[in-house]
Amino acid sequence: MPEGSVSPIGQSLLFLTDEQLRKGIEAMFFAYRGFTADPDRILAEKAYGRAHHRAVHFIHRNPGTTVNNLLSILGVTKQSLNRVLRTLIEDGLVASNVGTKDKRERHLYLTAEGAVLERALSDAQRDRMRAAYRAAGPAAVAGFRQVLEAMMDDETRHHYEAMKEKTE
Amino acid sequence: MPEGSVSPIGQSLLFLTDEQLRKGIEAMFFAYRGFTADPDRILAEKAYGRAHHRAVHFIHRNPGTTVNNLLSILGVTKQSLNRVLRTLIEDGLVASNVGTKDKRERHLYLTAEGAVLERALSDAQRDRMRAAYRAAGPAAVAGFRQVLEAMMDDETRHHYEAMKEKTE
DNA sequence: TTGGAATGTCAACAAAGCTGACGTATTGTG
DNA sequence: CACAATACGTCAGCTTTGTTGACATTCCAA
Repeated sequence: MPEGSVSPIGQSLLFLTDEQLRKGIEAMFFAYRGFTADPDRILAEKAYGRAHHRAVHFIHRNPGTTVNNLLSILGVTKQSLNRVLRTLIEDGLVASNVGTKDKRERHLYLTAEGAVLERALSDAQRDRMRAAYRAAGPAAVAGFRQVLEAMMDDETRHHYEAMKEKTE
Repeated sequence: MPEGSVSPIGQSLLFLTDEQLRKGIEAMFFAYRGFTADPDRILAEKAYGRAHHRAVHFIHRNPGTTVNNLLSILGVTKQSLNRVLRTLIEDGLVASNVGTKDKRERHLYLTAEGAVLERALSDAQRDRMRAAYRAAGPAAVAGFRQVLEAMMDDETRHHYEAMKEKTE
């Protein structure tokens, strides 16, 4: 394509140049560091890791979820999740109740203590998110969400949409 | 605050509710999976990991960078980076040249072979980004970038801005 | 010139992902 | 009922990628 040529639709496609895309990629990489930084500090104090945070977050969002369901949301193997879950249960942050209808299933809930940790983590993460939202404004936030949703895998988006509707 | 009340500025602050923030947090989490999925597939074939991708990406962007500089961009310890760098150098993807002015420094460059891998990885990642950008449109993309930049740590944003300007 | 700061390397360890194999309880089906 | 399938847990072992600690080399400034 000759230098300076424009697309059929005109200058509006300039946002799809490799340069623009590269900036988006780097923004995503650097922003994710900020995104996890504050919870990570809290977790480090308590000898937990990001994996614990994710488990606690999604159990909070889906009280009574089964292990299998949590697995598919998190996209990890049961062995990997089990290691994390075991410590959370041992430490009394998560309750694992045998299902009444199907006794093979375990239903997961946060204990009061677990809810305290969840709150601390999500407060920290929300504070930064709120600052970023406020700085960028409502229109930017709408765009932010649109691009992120378009970036997800189909299966992942399915999980996202399912949880999104839970409180709407 | 009584139910149904609106903020002093009016309904425009509804985008700062905990619910909205939670959705943004989950969108960020799920989108990041998509963001890394395609390069990860390529890396798995070649027995490399995400850390190799990051190193190759930023060496490509900053040819001749020192190990120390790369360290601060990536935000990891030098020992961690060194392991990754060693395999890349052994495999002939990265050249490490002793500095002429300061012989303690190593200046890093991609070899031709390294550039091939970099291209494959960034093509894969850009393809998804392009699709997301196209689906969301230019206004959304502007908002996306604004929010991400506001989310970064100050020091991180400094690195981001420095690289952003490199080709503008 | 010599001691401290800076740069980079080696060693050992931890978190958290993975595969594979297996046990157990429970459910559903031919 | 017998048996296959499902849900969950666990053991063992491996990989990637982060960490600290110790150390060699090089540079610079007192």
